[in-house]
Amino acid sequence: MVDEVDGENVNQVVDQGKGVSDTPGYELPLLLFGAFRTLIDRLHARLAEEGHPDMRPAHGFAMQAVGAGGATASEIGRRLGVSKQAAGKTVDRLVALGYAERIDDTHDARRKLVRLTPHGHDALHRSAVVFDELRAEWVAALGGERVRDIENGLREVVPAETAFRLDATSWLGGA
Amino acid sequence: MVDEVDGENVNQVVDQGKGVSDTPGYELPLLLFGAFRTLIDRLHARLAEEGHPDMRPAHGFAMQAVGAGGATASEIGRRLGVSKQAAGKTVDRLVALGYAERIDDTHDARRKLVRLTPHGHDALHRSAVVFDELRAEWVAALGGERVRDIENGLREVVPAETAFRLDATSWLGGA
DNA sequence: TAGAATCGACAACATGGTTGACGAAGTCGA
DNA sequence: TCGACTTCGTCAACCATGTTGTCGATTCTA
Repeated sequence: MVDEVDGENVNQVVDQGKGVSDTPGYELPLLLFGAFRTLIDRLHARLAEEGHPDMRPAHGFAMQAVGAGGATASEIGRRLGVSKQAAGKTVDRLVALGYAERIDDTHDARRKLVRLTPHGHDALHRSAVVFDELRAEWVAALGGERVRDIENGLREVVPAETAFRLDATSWLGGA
Repeated sequence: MVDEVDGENVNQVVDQGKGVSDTPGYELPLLLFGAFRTLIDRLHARLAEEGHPDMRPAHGFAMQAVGAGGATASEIGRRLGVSKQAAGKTVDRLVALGYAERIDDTHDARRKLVRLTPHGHDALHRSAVVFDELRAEWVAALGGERVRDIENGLREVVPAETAFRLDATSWLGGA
């Protein structure tokens, strides 16, 4: 419980030789993004080997938004934090790639249910397996405790609703 | 040095109640991205308050690629990991926003040096300050030691040349 | 039953990428 | 010195993803 007394807190940057000075703040986002990016790159390298060469990060997020039970384009848009029009276009691409299909809703003629195809389910399942394997590599490199420390630290610092928001792709490019 | 003997290594997932089982691997990328995203969102909220309302994450990366001494569009493209044409378009936008300017090279008539304007330097300087402040907030929340542990852990797990690559923006959307 | 809300689609546009091609300019070897 | 590369910036066409606004069809609801 005693962890605020290690003599080098908040902004007591001493600036006497780099050994004492804190890590510059800009490294944190670069390390976080680099780690994220490495995981995603390796995931897609693996997926490409296993029958999903055309899958992109955006597709994974979109398929997660479709979910096991399917969803409408509007609902997918809400989950991804984009407009229903943008979601509709993304679904177009998923359909073109064979990851999803549209089915008329018999109860509501306005709606079209988007469902994952077996190919889509396969991609999602393989992704989960690969992510577990990648985490196991981290554990092999850092030890289980340090990986858990990283996860727990990040959980404390990122708002829960932010961590699991699916609108990952949209946000970098645009507004 | 003894950190591989804590009884729960690599894939000894026991699957007897979730307390013992490891965190699912897919959480790691979500936490990393959530943390990155939170930092970047907060940076740009601050920058918007301080005279840079139109600055986007992509602009920050591009300006970093321009650097203090300036660079040509081709060089910027190399640093960002995109084509020189894409870099040229990005520079167009930086120029339009007043963050950069193009200057003819007197020694090589093919080249046009891209340099940051004072407005651009201001944005970069403010970004560095804000990132330091955001890191200080993490230190206040987690303690200096845990933040350093996260940074060091990530450094071990992400290849050094990946962490500081500047082609962050390009990568999510496209191939 | 009339008005409001929702659904999917279309159109027009911005942004940020890609390739391919091109002329102008610099480099270098025979 | 001259010809063959190479490099630089730019243009054009295209793709992928977003945005707003509009629309007809349908469903919900007061």
